[in-house]
Amino acid sequence: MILTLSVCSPFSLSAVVRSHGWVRLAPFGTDARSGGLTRVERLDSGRVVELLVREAASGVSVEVQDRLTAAEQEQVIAKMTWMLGLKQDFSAFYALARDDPKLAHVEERAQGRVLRCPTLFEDTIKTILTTNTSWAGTIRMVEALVSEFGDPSPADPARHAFPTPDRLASTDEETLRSSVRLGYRAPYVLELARAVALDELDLESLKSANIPTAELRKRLLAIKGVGEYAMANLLMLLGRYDFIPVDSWALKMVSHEWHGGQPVDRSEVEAAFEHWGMWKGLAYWFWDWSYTGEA
DNA sequence: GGTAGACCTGGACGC
DNA sequence: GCGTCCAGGTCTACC
Repeated sequence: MILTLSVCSPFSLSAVVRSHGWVRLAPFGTDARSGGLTRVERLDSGRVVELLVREAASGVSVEVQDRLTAAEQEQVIAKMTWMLGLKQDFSAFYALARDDPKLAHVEERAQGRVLRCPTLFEDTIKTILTTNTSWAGTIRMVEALVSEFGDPSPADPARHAFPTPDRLASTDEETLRSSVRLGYRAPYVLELARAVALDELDLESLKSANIPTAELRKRLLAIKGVGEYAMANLLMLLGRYDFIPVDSWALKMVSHEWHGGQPVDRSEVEAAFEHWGMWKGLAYWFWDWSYTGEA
């Protein structure tokens, strides 16, 4: 069956998919034939479905092989609306970006949305697994976590949904270290899964929490394994752009963009985008960096 | 509040 | 094939 979802214009599915690396992390994927976004998802009913998302004339279409109940359809629509930011409006950002040659492209390309997971739990785990490792390491750790603990897809048992907090909470640190090879991140993932599974931490409520960004920042930093970089990355995914996820790449880019290749620190990255105010994070994310790292 | 050192893994490199 | 070095953020202890 096919579900059709409306979007807030301008919208580009490929812009969302290419907004960062999440599409390369299981259980996301791309369909070689159609070029669409794929996702293996476990619904509240317990059913595991494969979703194929494509751009449609009036928005996006979501193809599911199974016949879903009304409740399941509603859930797929809600998840997809969040993941693709279908209702997000960037007109205020575009109005400012028009005047800057380094960002003048964003409106035309419909950039601004960042692909996110259906749950903040999954986004947080994945963000922790991006820290202090290479991108190849992140892909490997997420793949191992998903294939080890995620429910398999009936259509293709080689593919799995992202594990639930309960399932991860039921494992132990040694398994996460030796089998999934999370290294020192294992206790962070386990502690987070257990806190969510035991309802000690309601991460999902933060998606709609009407609280100042400073308070949200404090709550995210209270999660073990989430530091300044991870916190800013999660805030971006939550639609708050007041902070910049400063990692080694950001330091390199800002160094070459404004400081002639001289080493810079976090404060200089933040200073470079300070005048973008509440859009700071987005301005940094979609900036047209001239430095490519080539000699 | 700022800083040093430890935490793990995988890739690059030299032997 | 083996050993060493390095890159990548966060935490903890200490000042």
